[in-house]
Amino acid sequence: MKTKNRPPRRRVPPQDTEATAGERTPDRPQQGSGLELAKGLRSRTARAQAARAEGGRRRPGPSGPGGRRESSVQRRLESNERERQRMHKLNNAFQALREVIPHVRADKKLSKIETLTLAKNYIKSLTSTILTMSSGRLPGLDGPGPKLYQHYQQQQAAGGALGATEPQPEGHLQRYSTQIHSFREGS
DNA sequence: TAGGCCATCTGGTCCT
DNA sequence: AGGACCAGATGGCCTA
Repeated sequence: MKTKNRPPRRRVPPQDTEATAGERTPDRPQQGSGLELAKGLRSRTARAQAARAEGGRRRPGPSGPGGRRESSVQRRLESNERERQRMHKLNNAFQALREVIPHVRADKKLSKIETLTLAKNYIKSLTSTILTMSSGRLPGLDGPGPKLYQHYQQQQAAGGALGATEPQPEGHLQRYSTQIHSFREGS
């Protein structure tokens, strides 16, 4: 990433001059999609689509006082569209990740933070499983075991990839198992 | 109704 | 220079 060495951001109050541009905003999956919802204004994205179809939200006149120049407005709209597409790609990646993480209550969508947390612990549980199996079958010989174990030990020594206090390898499966239940059953 | 979650807009910063 | 990335702000939807 490139957040390294970046100075703190200056808080910028939101402007009232935004124009909701673009035209492809997929609806949230759990809310349905398509013209029916758009007509009923059941979701924000559907309403945004409808608003854009009707000319978009209020935007500053290009020659009015305080208004932006046409080229500046156009650049902002294009930037907004790129940002939407970028976020859609990110959300697609989240969805792909959700689909490969086993969890209970598959009828309810995992939130992003739940997805990331479960994925992290799922990976760790798989890692410790592999370590257990490979160390038993390939003691000291070639194969994935020794290298994987070395890498794992380095990660542990470094405090974990994300820097938090981590449980021991044998605890990962237990933690993962506990978490998938607490996410969906309890809290 | 409050709180969680999310989509979107926006401007600053970094990278190519 | 332009695009990608990032994070704050805003407001809507949903659920307990």
